[in-house]
Amino acid sequence: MEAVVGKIRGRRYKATPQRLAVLGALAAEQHQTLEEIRARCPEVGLVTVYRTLDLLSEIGAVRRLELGDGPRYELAENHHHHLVCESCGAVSEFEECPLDLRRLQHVDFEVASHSLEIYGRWVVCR
Amino acid sequence: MEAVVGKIRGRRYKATPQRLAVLGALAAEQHQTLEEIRARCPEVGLVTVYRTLDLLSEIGAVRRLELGDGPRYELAENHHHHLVCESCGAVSEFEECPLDLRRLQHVDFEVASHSLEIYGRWVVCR
DNA sequence: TTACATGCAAATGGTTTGCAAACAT
DNA sequence: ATGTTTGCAAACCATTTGCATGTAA
Repeated sequence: MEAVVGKIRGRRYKATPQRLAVLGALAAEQHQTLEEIRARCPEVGLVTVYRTLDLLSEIGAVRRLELGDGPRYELAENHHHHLVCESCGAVSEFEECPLDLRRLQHVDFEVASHSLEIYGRWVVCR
Repeated sequence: MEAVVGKIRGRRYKATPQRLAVLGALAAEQHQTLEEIRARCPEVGLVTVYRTLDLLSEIGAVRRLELGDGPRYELAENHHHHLVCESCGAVSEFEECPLDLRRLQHVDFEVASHSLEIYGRWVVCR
């Protein structure tokens, strides 16, 4: 949070109340939809939420996700991936990255990042 | 291709010229945008292309991808993942799935599928 | 023959833009 | 003081829907 504010100021962007409010909303929960974010800072105009999410993405503080239903956003704090239940729609994170990076060697390509989504269902959901 | 036509008929859907044309377009290249697909079967109406892609997705013959720029579509023939160059935008596939599935054990969740996208850049691109 | 499929035009809905007013520094 | 940010209304544009016509089986 404070680190993000520092990043904003470092880029000569202003840490306005609206931006802080959006940040606070993002901090409340990961992988939220735009509506969920808005509900957490209803005083911020819709357009400003969009622009703030753009700005935060641009400085690398926010990740935009595509998990099957529209876009979701989350603070890019720690590297993690998502588990999506196709039955109840719940999304959860898991930290343990099951990627075997040794198999990711491509001589001509330098890997910057990756995203992994796992779809399936909770056994209690069926 | 023929397998897909069989799947269509099996579901009591009709194998119309338009659907076959969209299928042909999809067969020409993987991970195409809607515009690329359309360009390959300009005789098919836009709405029909959309509806056909929906239908093919529903029967599991087509995968819809999100690789950073709008949606892309491809025949769901073989399991593979995508390498996206953030410099030139080129997308390529790789078959070797670098997932260590043993680390994917989640007692309460049964994995149905997964998607993995790798972002970076070709060394020749920078 | 008949239910399904197509295609046009119109509606929709999420996102972006223009612009004047408000504000941080 | 000045360039940035905000927010409304309007524009945009990809996608979806209504409906009359056409067609695969």
